[in-house]
Amino acid sequence: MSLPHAILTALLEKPSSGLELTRRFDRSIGYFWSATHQQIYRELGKLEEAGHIRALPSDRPARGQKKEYEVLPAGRAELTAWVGRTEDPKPIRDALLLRMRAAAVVGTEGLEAELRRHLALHEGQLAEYEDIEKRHFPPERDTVEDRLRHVVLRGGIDLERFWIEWVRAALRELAALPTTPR
Amino acid sequence: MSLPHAILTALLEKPSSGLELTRRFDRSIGYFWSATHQQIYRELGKLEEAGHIRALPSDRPARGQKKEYEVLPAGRAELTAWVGRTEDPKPIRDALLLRMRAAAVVGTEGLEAELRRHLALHEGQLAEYEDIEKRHFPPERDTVEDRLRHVVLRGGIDLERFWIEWVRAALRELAALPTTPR
DNA sequence: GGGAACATGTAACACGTTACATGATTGT
DNA sequence: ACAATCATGTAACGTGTTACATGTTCCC
Repeated sequence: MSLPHAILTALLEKPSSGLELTRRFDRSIGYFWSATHQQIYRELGKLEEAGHIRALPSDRPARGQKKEYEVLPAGRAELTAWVGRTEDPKPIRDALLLRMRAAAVVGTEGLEAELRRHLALHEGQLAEYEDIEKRHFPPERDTVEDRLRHVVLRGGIDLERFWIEWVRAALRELAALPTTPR
Repeated sequence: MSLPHAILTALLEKPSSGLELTRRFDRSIGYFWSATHQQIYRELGKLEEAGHIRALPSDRPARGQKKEYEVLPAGRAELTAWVGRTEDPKPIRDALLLRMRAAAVVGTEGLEAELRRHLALHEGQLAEYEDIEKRHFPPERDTVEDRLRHVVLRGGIDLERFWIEWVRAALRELAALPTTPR
């Protein structure tokens, strides 16, 4: 139940249309809560019906026509309440860890290539985050908003670093295996 | 599409009934791919229909009666193929990171308490993993299967450590904020 | 006037979550 | 006989994914 709150956050940062939101999810918020444009349109509809957002008045019909949304006071209130709400961390759900576990039973064939591929992907993502950090969070700019957003980005950076280290450890372990089992 | 493969792995490690699987998910496989008993029963049905597993012959009717499953050759083949299959890492999706990001916009009220709660939960989970490591992976036992499973557990341990460090950094940042915004 | 890019949307399905229903076995 | 526990299952719903449909604007 977090997509609506991700959207409210994005819309408070800047009123946008569905497609603009989709693009911003691809670059920014979506690094921590991804969504496709279909999800976003569906959710925008619900948020509007709930009175949390409204479409900015426009004379023209809907289909094919840009539709900008802004957050209403009720939406801001809902987001404020949500920030302080209690929600347990979701247990890990990761296919790569599961693959490794399955490999212990049926053999590791093909796993090494997949691990190397993930290593490259995570290194790429890390580079992207570090680039954003350099561009958006230079030592000078230091508003309250920036500091909080910076902590979030640091989380993304350190998560990528964790994965890079884990994959490397897994590759070392595979290399050290007596013979490829099975 | 990983739940069936999680189940196949668990069943290869030991043929089980639905409830037994559910319990083992709560303790072991589920640390990396959790599932409720409803999901497991639904998936067992599909796997049986697909010819990947079969119920061990039993004379008695179904409802309320224990039903043990074992993996068929087709199921093992499917799991073996899946281990080497290609699948991109899922982008991060974490409500706590999102909350922090929202807090940058609507204020941090209530966040500190939630962060402390998560800190305690992650510390507890870490202790549990470390306990499992001590009990299941002593330096001596060192089969191929164990080494691979150990790498998986190390992943869980380091992920918990990451979260503990991140939450601590976030708390430091909150404490350093000039005044609670808004 | 035709294609590319922009923009919103529908439909169908897969997967996960929550609540509840039903039957069997065991212990008191 | 009753409650507790074991065990399997149904139903309804929310969210996420994939494929496709439709209309608009801009530019050649």
